[in-house]
Amino acid sequence: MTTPLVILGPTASGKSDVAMALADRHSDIELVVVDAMQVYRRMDIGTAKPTTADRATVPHHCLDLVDAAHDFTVAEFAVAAEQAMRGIADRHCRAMLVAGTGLYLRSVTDPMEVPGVWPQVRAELEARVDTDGAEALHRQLATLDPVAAAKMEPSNARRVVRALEVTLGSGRPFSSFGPGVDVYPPIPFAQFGLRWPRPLLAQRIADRVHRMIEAGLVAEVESLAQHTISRTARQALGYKELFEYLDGACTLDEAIARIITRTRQFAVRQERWFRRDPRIRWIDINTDPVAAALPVLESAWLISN
RNA sequence: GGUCGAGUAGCUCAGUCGGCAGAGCACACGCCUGAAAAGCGUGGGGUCACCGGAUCGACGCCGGUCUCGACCA
Repeated sequence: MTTPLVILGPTASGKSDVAMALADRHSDIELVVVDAMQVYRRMDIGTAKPTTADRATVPHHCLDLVDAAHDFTVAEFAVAAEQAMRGIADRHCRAMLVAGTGLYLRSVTDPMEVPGVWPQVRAELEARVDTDGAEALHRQLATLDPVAAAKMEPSNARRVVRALEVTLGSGRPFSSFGPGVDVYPPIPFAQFGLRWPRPLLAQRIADRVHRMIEAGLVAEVESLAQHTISRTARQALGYKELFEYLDGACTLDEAIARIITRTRQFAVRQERWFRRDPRIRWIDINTDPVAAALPVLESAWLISN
């Protein structure tokens, strides 16, 4: 019985470097990348996707799953990750998850009963948001599923619409689908988080964004813009802002500054998501992620084997 | 040197007739079940450039000083 390792942390925390360093020492390690944007093909530089060299050395799963025209979702990710994990087990290898997207990780570590989709119901609800406002939908939800309604802000149109979509579409209250993401039962995964002082991480983010620009991110976005890009893919950090630049809405410098700010805010949001999970062991880093994390992961690796 | 304009939150700026100091962004904190690199909520921040004056009361009015900008010389 083996316990998969999970290495998680905010963007630019050095997860990939640490994972590669560990995988270099253990030939039976295969990586499962848990990242909502690296699933898109042709979005490489901006998503900091592992290099082809790294991918040739160590198997990486759950990268390049779909075209950027596709609207990808958690449910699809859960299936893909499960498939990848099964394949790894069949090869008698061991999975190591590298995770930046908290919800996607939960779909693997804490299998969720994710309700389906009812596009026609959703379309009607979204139209009603425009006419009646999200609060009106929230009042309706409160009568149909008081538990779910109590857990969300009336102004949060996206969540209210989704809860109503599921409740009306499935005939079951939204809240009846599993306990939610705020419970943390024991799971057969050993999770390790990389934690940086915020100012240092902010500097790493700024440096990395500048390196992405130098590496040709603008050209990548430009060529991406030649084709259809899904709603989900087009909101990726670095892409959204450069689409605006290419549309003439701002200067390149303004777009770059915006990318840095939004990436920093994203990193904080990742921290806030992960730090609620009491099952994560934190590794504090000030300079070198590999030097700080490798010893911890090595011992965890031995114990779990 | 002269004229005019500007100086208010970390940044960009509102502030009506003199009556408890505002917004957006940033930042901090929280939430999150088929968009999650998305979405939503909460709130901490001020010597209103400085000195003086009139007034019950000044960010605002009067006098002066400083800084920045434009124009004139």
